[in-house]
Amino acid sequence: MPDLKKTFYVTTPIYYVNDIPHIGHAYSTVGADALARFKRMDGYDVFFLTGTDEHGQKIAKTAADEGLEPKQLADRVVERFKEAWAKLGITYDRFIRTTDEDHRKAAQAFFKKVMDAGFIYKADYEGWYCLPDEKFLLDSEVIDGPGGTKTCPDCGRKVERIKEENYFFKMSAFQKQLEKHLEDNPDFLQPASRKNELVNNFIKPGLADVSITRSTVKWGIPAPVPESTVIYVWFDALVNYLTALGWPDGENYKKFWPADVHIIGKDILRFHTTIWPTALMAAGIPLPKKVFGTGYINKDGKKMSKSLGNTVDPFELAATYSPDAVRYYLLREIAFGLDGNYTDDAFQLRFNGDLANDLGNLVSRSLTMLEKYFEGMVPKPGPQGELENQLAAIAKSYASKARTAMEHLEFHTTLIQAWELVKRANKYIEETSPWKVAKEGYGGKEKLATILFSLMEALRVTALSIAPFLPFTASAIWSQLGYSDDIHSHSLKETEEWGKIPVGQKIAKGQPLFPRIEKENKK
RNA sequence: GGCGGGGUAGCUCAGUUGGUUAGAGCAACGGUCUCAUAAUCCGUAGGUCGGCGGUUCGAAUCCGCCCCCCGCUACCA
Repeated sequence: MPDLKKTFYVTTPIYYVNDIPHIGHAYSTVGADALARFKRMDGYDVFFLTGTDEHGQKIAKTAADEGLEPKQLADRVVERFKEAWAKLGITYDRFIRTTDEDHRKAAQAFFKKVMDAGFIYKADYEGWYCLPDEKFLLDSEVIDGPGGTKTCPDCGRKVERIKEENYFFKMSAFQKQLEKHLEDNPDFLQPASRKNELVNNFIKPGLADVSITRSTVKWGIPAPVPESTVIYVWFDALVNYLTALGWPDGENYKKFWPADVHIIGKDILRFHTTIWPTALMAAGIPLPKKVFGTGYINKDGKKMSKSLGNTVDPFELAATYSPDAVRYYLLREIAFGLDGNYTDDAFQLRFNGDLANDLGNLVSRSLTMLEKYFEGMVPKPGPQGELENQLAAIAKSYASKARTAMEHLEFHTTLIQAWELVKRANKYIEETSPWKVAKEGYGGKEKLATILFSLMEALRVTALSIAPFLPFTASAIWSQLGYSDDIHSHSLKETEEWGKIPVGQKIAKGQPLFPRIEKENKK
């Protein structure tokens, strides 16, 4: 029987193994994970792909510098990525490596398919070449030397003008088609502000054909041509999105392609909105629905760099505080798609304000009262009053608002929506003052039961709401509420079903979820 | 240089197709409660909406000029 469940395919960039995982990688990956988790909870069959890009001259050189084979270097760095993602609770379905056997086959098949379609031709590639470094340089990279010569930006030595016979992809043939696609699909490229950059700088001036083989590079996938040459890394790397689904005839390919969204960094937006769509057109494969470019994260307003020594290690932060604190900061503080900023102060403010004071303390005070007044058993509530109705209304309105925001990958907006209930619940406690009800007895035990039941409901809905973003915290709240199953197998719909927590369920208060960061502990 | 984005309270930002005294969160200040992680909750203060000029009954919102910041500018990934 065909599976009628809606599907959702989300990808991260495949990260270049020249560098170990840093906050930029964490940012796009955490975003993709939150989206994947959200869609799963909203009833979609999700395929979430991440992985590494391992070919190219740079890797070969880095490996050689360390006395390693390229694959050895990659193996080592890949472990770092896998550990990092495990720490942050990333729920990918596959971790693809461009050195994987099925990817080698897919990349070659893709190349062949485009060639058979008549969009690959042989021609001379001419450019600057640095002999000692064995690398091609762009016109914009070479530096003017004495006497009209050009020199290498890395080693400072003289570069030469050389020609190499390469295979070219006839990207120019798809200019009109690409323009039309961008026009007909305004959501294809997001954020929209980047669209003008692309159209004005690349498409309007005319798409140039791009050379897609490298005979000087050895570390890569052999091109399916008579000559000994490897596929240019981009024409190799992008295909990973297909490989992972078993293209051309895997079940997952039929099920999940075209991708719903490629989440990438803004630095590679260009490749994803020129080479990738046109190559797919050439191969006769449907285009992904959306390409979303994220921004960079700065530290104290300045670009992070190792030489400046101002990098932020998200995995260290996760170890010091909690993985969810890092996820929360990345998703809440920074509007996905814009450049963001990290400061220790902002991190602490988010942590203490939103996580400790608002959320953690709400859980703490609510569960304490339930233990105190009802021996930790969820009581049978009395009739709902106006205040309870207001609380329930906010809870019920979350799902649809969240869906809208998540369509545009507005994680920070979604989290603000989830916090509406947290804030309202804290206020509800002040308004109803359950400790007074308990002490002075007005309204009776039934009134107290209504209040505590409502609070448990607010916590239940909150746990479900934050589950895609703060998965560890959601699980913790869930089990403290007395549930023994996995919250992550529950659905978004349940946030709309007020009154669902079982009467009589025994809660189990735990340690504070987010112990406040005190000033003196501030790093 | 070309193209694009932006300059709104101390900070980070919202402000729909121009319309009543320009909003939120945080920070600051004052107060309240005691269930709670000295948390919560209530209140106060704070802005010539980059500058100048124009259109309009009326502009943060439209037009022009100027100042400042930022992004992109093709085959390194």
